[in-house]
Amino acid sequence: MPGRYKSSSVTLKTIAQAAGLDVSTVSRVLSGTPDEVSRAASPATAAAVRDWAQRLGYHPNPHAKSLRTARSNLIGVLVPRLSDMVLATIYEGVEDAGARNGLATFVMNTYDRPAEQRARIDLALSRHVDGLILGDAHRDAVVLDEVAARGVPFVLVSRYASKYPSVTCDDYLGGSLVAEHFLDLGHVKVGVVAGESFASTGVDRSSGFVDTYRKAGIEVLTVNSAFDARGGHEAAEYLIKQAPNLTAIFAVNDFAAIGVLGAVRDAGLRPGRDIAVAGYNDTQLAAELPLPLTSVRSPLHTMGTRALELLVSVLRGQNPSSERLAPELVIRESTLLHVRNS
Amino acid sequence: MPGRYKSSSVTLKTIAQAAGLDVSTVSRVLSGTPDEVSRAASPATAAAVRDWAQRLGYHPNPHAKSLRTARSNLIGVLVPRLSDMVLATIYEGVEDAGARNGLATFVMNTYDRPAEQRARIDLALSRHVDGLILGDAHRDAVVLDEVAARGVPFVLVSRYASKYPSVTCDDYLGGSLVAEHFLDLGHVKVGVVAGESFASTGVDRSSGFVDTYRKAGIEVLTVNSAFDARGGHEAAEYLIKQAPNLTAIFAVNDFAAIGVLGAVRDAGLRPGRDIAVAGYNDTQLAAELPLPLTSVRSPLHTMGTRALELLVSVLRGQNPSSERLAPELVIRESTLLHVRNS
DNA sequence: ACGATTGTCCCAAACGTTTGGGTATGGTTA
DNA sequence: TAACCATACCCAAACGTTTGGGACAATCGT
Repeated sequence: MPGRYKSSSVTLKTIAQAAGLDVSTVSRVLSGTPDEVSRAASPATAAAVRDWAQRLGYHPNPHAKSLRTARSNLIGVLVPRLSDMVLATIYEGVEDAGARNGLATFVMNTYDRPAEQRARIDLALSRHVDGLILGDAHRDAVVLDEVAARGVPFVLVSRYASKYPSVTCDDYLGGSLVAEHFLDLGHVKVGVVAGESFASTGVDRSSGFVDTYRKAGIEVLTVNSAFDARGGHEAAEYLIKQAPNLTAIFAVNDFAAIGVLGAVRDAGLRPGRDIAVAGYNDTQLAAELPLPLTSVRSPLHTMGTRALELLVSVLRGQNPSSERLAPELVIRESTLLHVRNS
Repeated sequence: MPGRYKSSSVTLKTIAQAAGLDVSTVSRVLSGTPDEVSRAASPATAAAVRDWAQRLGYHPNPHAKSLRTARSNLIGVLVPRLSDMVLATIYEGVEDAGARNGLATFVMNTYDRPAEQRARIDLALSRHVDGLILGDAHRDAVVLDEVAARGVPFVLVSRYASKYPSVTCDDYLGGSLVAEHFLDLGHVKVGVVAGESFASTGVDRSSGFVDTYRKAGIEVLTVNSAFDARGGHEAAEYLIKQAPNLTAIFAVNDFAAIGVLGAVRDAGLRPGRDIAVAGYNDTQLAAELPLPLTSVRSPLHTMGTRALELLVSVLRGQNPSSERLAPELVIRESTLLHVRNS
């Protein structure tokens, strides 16, 4: 009865009966390699089968398929927080690439808490994922070592750790780009809002920055922080109290940078004018802020897609090489007003 | 061989053999109702089974279970964009509640494009989801009507449409709260950045606002926009050009509001001081902006959890009633400076 | 002391696939 | 014309569950 297909209860058997064939033949036609199908049925029969499948609206039952083949075509993704736009954008990339590769994906938050990481990994494994993409790796790779010991295929994204395959941005370079920019502008009293010490992103961005300044013979004030606006706010408050003569602050994350802007203003200083501010990731927001924010653009979406593809190659058994994508400095007013002014 | 469990190939049969029982008994003990288990095995046997399951690290194979029961315990979630923090936060709520209810969830972007919506819904159905949560409903419920016609259980979240079950924020009320606030402050020349006309959120927020002003005998300038910073920026540019004497703008979304702040500044005006600005959703960012943003707090996470729970009740066959959660106005400097100044 | 009841468990079919084997039929080859 | 070989199929088992229906004791009521 065409025109009324509820929950797609048309199976191989339905088609087999319609076409007067065996389910095995139908199966081979519908999901075999070109080679298999030619061995399984005559061209005419194959066409008929495909026609029936089309007409009946056949969709293979993924559970039956997974049960039989012991492959779920399912990938679990762990992130610190999905409501962090950075991770959400990366996940969009993962999801996109997954769809293109016939892999379903799902995300879970771990809030950067090892206990949650373990719990979520167990959950993913109980769903029989084929592999994991971890966006929440800590530098001490203890949870990762556990996963690896269990033989679960996985790749890292955004952050790297130990020598596990990863797709990251060249954060060290990104940090040094900001430092060079600041040096060009003549800033000698500068601070870094360095993010969390367990994340390679924050660490690399800040050490790229610090090292570059050090090469110029200048020491930099550094303070760790959460990766969000509040974290940036608090960190900047601290920096300004420690060194009231600061003229520039690099926050390793756009949201932290926004917090920095707030703290600067709260200190009675003019963001951008009295204290230059730069962020990282070049979020949508950066360009649209009342004070457009200088930021390092990192290819978030691409990182996601490349991570998925890297995982695919791991699943194929190829031994994978980590990838480090290039960042790009985007200069905006938040670091330009000071110069004009001095 | 304990200590070496790779991909959890311990099945009911493994346990049955270990305990010297039949798989059916083990199954009933492990996943029957208390009633069933007591009918299936003696307390001692049941304990032994559970003990073996524990010791062997048994995890039921979800594919086998789904195949057998024709229920996947899988929920598909559609959102316009996951990198929109608002939707990401709602999804976090969905995911949380899903985990609590033994339901797996996954999200997909539709970019508010009907073609994508249909494609993603098909994709979800081909994964045999038990139900859908749609965060991207359009007011003309044409895609929704199609889904309903196919008999797929679904609920809406964030936006409502037609008379489909939904969990939303009382956006009309939210808009009117802002209007009352603006009226209190004495603003008579005001504009609204109204969001997309196909989304109930934008429409309700702006009409709540407009109606309240109209009751006070004041007409309001309104312009539609995208829900992001750039959209807010462009819309505010337009408003300011149309009515240079504007003293307050309500943007139906925090990100749009940030764009508005930028546009105000670009127009050579002082945000907050020359033009008061209010947003919606009370995003993390709102409080931390250099100019803290007055915003309407909507219970995003809760909306997500309630939506999942509503879907659960739909799946149980109970006929569900939509839920409208209360918003709350959070007043900050972006609407306060003007007053002090006048 | 007999049938009825209960407690404890097992058997077997089914869900929709995939896949390693068949087995007819017809056409070539020697 | 017998042996052979493709071609075009089909059979049946298996993946790990769930679930309706037994089966076999021991216990009970009378």
